[in-house]
Amino acid sequence: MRWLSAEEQQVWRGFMTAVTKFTEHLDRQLQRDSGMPMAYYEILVALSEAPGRELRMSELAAVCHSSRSRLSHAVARLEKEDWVVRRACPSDRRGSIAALTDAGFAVLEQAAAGHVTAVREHLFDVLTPEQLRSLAEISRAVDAGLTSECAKVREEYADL
Amino acid sequence: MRWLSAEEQQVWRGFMTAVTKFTEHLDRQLQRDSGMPMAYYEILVALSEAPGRELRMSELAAVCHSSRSRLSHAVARLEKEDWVVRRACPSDRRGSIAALTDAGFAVLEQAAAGHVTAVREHLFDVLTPEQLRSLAEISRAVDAGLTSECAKVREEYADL
DNA sequence: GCATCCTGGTTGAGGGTTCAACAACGCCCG
DNA sequence: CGGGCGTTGTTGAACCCTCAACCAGGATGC
Repeated sequence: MRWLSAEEQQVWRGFMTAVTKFTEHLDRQLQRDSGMPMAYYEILVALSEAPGRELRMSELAAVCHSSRSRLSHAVARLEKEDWVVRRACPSDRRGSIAALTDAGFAVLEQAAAGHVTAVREHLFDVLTPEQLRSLAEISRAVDAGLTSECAKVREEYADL
Repeated sequence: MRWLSAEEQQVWRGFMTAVTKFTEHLDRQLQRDSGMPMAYYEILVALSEAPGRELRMSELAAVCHSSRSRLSHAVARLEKEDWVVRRACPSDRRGSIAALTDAGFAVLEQAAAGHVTAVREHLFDVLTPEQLRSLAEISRAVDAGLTSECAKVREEYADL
């Protein structure tokens, strides 16, 4: 097996510390200012952008890159806050539809302000346009690598 | 307040999905193959690289970018597995020193193989040398932005 | 000496995530 | 129709993290 060279280690560790510090900062900011973690914020965003401000649980999970279980727990919590309501799906009696309430939309608008400011301040404002283009490409490449990997895993399981 | 433009949103979302998918993949790989989350793996790495394979809790927390509380819980768990032992600090009777055991070192060596392979496969192998240089710069810039931000927060608190 | 404050570390409660198990429903085919 | 099979969504237990509270020990000033 091939280990990482000294330079590779440096890149790797620098990348990981930057990413963890960045996401922790955003998470803390949202938690402090709006009382929700980033995962919940993203659920509200996804709902707010959906037609009718509502989505099937499974579609919501796909949009948020979340597991069904996680989403189920999360929506239960969001429902307690009256930011989301669940209703039955008319076309499929297994289904459940999560809908954003007006209160949920209001809290989202309020939370978005601080969140976007933080993102701008710590990402867009510290990078040059050239670096942003580069970051977009890098993200695409990493994402593509992981997606093909998932396909590989599926293949392996298919063999069993 | 300034919102994100369409291109900015695209970069932002692409970046976040790539990062979360990437870290979740690594975390799952470690959990599956070695029974520990990435945070615990990094604790073992830090100890293995320290002189005498041991560190004061506070130094360990600094190296791992971890809170003292989190580290305390984590080391308690690692101690139950006999991968780490805690002993008193001779020079400061408040202190506690975490030391890597031979069993801990062995499990680390075993875990490192799969982890490094995953990192290489999904990061270094999907990026060009040029992109890696760029990623290193971007990481530095973001990290610097967050560090100065922490300084600003400290200032604010100092004002109170 | 001792009152005060700061630092190092632990603890417990509360909340979020994961994983495996499960119930309920749709789909398909004999 | 009715028995498998895959899908949708929920649940509970176990685990990890965060936050605030706390204890014990150093450091400082009088």
